[in-house]
Amino acid sequence: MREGTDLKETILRKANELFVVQGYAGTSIKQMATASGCTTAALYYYFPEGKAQILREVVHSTFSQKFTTVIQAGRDATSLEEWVRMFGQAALRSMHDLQRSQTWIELELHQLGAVEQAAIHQQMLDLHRAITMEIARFVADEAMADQLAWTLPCVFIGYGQMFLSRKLNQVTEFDPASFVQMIARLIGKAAD
Amino acid sequence: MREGTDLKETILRKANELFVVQGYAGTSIKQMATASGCTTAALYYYFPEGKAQILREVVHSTFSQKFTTVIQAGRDATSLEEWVRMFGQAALRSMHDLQRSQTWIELELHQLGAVEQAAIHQQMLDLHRAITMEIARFVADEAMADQLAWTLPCVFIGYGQMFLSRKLNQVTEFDPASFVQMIARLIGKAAD
DNA sequence: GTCTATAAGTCGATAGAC
DNA sequence: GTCTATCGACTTATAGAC
Repeated sequence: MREGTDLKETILRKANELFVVQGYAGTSIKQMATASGCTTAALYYYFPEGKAQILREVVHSTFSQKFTTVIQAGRDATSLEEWVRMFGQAALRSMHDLQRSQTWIELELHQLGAVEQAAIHQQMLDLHRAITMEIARFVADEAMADQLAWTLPCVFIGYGQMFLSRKLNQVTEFDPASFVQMIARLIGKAAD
Repeated sequence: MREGTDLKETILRKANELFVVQGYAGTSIKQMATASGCTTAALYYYFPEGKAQILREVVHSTFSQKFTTVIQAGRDATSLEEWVRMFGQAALRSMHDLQRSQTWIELELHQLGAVEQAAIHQQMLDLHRAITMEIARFVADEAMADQLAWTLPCVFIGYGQMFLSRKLNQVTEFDPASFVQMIARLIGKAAD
């Protein structure tokens, strides 16, 4: 049950898995401990501030990942349409995990302190700035590039919410590839 | 405290308000009872199956509203761009409430039985069909109209998630009107 | 119909043994 | 570092009075 010496890492990983399925409020300390193969007391050894501290650390590690890799996906694109296609594919690929975590983070966001909320906002701003710089290669109009850089995350998060986490794909056909193709074509035209 | 004879209605309304803020798991029977001005026992009188039954009835009434009014917003549009603008404005207007309810429903969806999940999927399909019929007035290509009718809900749900429920507007400027304008222009061009 | 009172269990968290 | 054992508060749910 013990995985090396890093029980702490195990707890964070298992806690995230539980939050994704049940949310923060729906997950008990006991469940986290059991899933990690330890007791609640051991858990308090690593997280003296208890459940809230685990939430904070899980949120932080969740957001820190994924983003950078997704932004770089369109590095070699030679047109805006191609860049959006590459970005969208990467985004939806990693969204299969990320979307689910975003869903509960969304709901429990207000449970976090002002400091953590500001940190999450900052990460969104960083993402936006990175996207803006990327597509500025293809979009001369600065205001346009700025708005497009917000629009892209909106669009793919929306698809993720509708089709990945709500599992609409079980009852209709609109696969990720078609969606990305569609968005890339729409936005590609905007650059003309 | 008693509001007419329909304590049941009051309970459903107050329960929804609590779910929107705290989620299902984060809301106790006691809280619902207190907010409704009665005790938990009275609550069990109206909902013998307890908390789960309240969840089901709240979800049902939440989804049944809003949709129809939003679809009809673009009734008088004379171009696809104009229709999207009207639809988007109406969608984001009602999303200030709806988005918040969708957020927790998203997370607690798996707590519902297969029957309720199927009902929600059916409502999404109905919405899609209604949108398809509306924009078919401007889009000859049937497959294109079909895909656009899925894309629109995705796009506005995504904006709602990012800027309304996550309150990104506190740290950056991308107001609903600009977003709708942007999407309408992008999609309007697609019809050309 | 709505109450009080309470059963039976789970919650987050801690003390102290090893 | 991880355990057992336990605290007090709170949870869902029910029984029985009015």
